[in-house]
Amino acid sequence: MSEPRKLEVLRAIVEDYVHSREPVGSKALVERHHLGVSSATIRNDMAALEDEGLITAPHTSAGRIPTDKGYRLFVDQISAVKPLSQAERRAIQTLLEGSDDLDDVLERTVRLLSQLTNQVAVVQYPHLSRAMVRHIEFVLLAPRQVLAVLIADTGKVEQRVIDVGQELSDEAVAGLRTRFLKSLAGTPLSLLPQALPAVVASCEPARRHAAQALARGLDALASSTREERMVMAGTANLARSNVDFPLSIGPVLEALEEQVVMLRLLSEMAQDPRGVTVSIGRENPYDGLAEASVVATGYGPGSSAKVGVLGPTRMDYPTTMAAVRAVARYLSRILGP
Amino acid sequence: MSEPRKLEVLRAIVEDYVHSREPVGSKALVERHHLGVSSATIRNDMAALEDEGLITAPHTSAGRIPTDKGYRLFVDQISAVKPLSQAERRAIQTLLEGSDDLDDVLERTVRLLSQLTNQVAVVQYPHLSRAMVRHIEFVLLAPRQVLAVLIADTGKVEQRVIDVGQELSDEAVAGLRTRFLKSLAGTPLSLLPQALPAVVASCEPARRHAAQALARGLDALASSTREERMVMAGTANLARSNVDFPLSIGPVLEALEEQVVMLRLLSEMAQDPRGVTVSIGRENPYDGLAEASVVATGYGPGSSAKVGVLGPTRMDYPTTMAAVRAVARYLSRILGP
DNA sequence: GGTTAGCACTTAGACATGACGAGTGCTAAC
DNA sequence: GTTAGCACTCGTCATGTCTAAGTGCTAACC
Repeated sequence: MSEPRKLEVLRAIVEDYVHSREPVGSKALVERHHLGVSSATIRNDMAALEDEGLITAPHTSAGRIPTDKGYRLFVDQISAVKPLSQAERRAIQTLLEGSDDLDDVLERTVRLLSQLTNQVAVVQYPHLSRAMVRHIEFVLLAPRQVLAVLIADTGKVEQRVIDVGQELSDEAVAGLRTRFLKSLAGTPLSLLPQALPAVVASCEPARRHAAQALARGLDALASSTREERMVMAGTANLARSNVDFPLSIGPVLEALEEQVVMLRLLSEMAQDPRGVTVSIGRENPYDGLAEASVVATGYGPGSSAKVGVLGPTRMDYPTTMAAVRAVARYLSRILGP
Repeated sequence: MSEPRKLEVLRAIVEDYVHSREPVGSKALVERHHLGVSSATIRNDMAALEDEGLITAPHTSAGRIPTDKGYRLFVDQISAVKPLSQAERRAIQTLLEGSDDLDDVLERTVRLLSQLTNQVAVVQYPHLSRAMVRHIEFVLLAPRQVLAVLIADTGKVEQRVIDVGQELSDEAVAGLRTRFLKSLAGTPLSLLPQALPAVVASCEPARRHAAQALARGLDALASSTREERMVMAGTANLARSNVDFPLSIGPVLEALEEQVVMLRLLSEMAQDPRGVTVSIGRENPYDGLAEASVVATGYGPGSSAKVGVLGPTRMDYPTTMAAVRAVARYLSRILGP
């Protein structure tokens, strides 16, 4: 019983099952693939594969389907990432160009990726732990209300209305703005909490109170920027692959809506900086996703933010991985170095 | 055959069916409700109701279920909006207080409403057609790049990076800012396109080109603010009421994701400024929602923005309507007059 | 040892059958 | 206008049978 052929059989089973959604038997296998041996031999191989926990039979007289472990081996060792078609590449290029608003880019990205893969696409906002303060703006809205705007060098903008607790003139606000800006420009957002007290201390005592309020506001802005968010698209694709989620797609929808779950999952995946990572079925740390797989990779500076796809374990991994990788590359390119 | 009793029968059918999800027969009806007549009489009434197209029988020997038209009559004439429980009211109050960031308020609102009703909740961003320019800020990011920030009096902030096509100094940007701000503060966003050319014309010729670029940018910002958006939550609830969408929840998810569809639907509903409007089944202008109902109402200034709930036609209308109305009221109160 | 052919065995799924019950519509009486 | 009674219609469920698919095993083969 040759080891290489056994792997070949596993590959064939995964491909056929992904294609047909039906358990695949030994006879069908020798017909569709030219393996050069008889179905009886394949049966022996399959029995061995089953012993190793790579495939399983839903019932006695059915064909086999891959287990999570089988998919894992398939993904790790067997599948070659298929290159995208010319048309697909052009679609990516066309769709993602011509916009430099971050929200817009991410929005387009998920739509595109979900259409490309026919699954749910997810993209995480680039997290700004390494981002720096590019600009700070204070705008006097009312005598006691100041709008604080914090702009990071990634293009991300956060704003909030702050009640400063004392009446300020336009000039006072402009003065505070200059002081904050001078001290903080270029500061990494992650260091803002440490940097702020010094700025407050440097302000004239008469404005100390307002400065304090503003500092608190900026801190909150920076942390709400650190607090990660994501965009997704293609949830309707889940319904189509209804059959692939025997129980219900409910738990999956819940996981998607509880962004925290997805974000944790994404960040736990993909230590590998260049490759595409796959999390299969019960490998997922969340029960609701026990029948789902996530294909993700990093993008942007340091590949720290993630973009990915979620679908049933019975998924066309090679194609999906190719799409995710391609989209991540274009995304990185657009967002710049 | 008394007309009032017929309506009473319809009401009973709707309530029982919503409760049990099963066609309700004449006998069960007289047992559960004390109607004071025999089942045979009810049968006559039911036959009449069926003739009028208000109820229908899935098959010969089954009970009746309400049609869209039946639900419509029920909602219009028969159902009394149930008041919310004390606990529910407190939940609304607790959850919606303590935040003045618009995004955050809306986010909490949809979550709350979806939990309250066990359905999908949707809230539209207050549209700003009546909103006015409160502040304009230009920030020089690079010699040719200016970040334009447009702040409306509703608290909504939009920003974009604009390539001005010529190098500008900090002073030049400040000058432009002052000029734009002086001319435009208080201008309704909807009138911005008409107001901008005059501002550009008033600028020094040397900066005319940059002013033009900035004007185009502001126009785009204003229109992207006009372009309406929405937030939703509770899509997982759709999966639970799987049974209620015989075909698939796919089309419904698509409609929800295609925000344009939902936004059009919401804005077409609810002319009635104070009441809660309901759109039932095929009344919806979108085929994918043929088996869904939407309960919505306006909130905020002029009740122009909408908040609502989407669920199966077989929905507990009185309770849902009460929840939507209550949430809209609290929302209006929080967002101020 | 690995491969093959053949065969008994298992099982899901499709199909037919019949009993049962729920519910209706109709008629005749009140 | 209301009611009782009854024949009739269907969906559902339980039961039984048959078929096709696919396996595991054994014995022969190279």
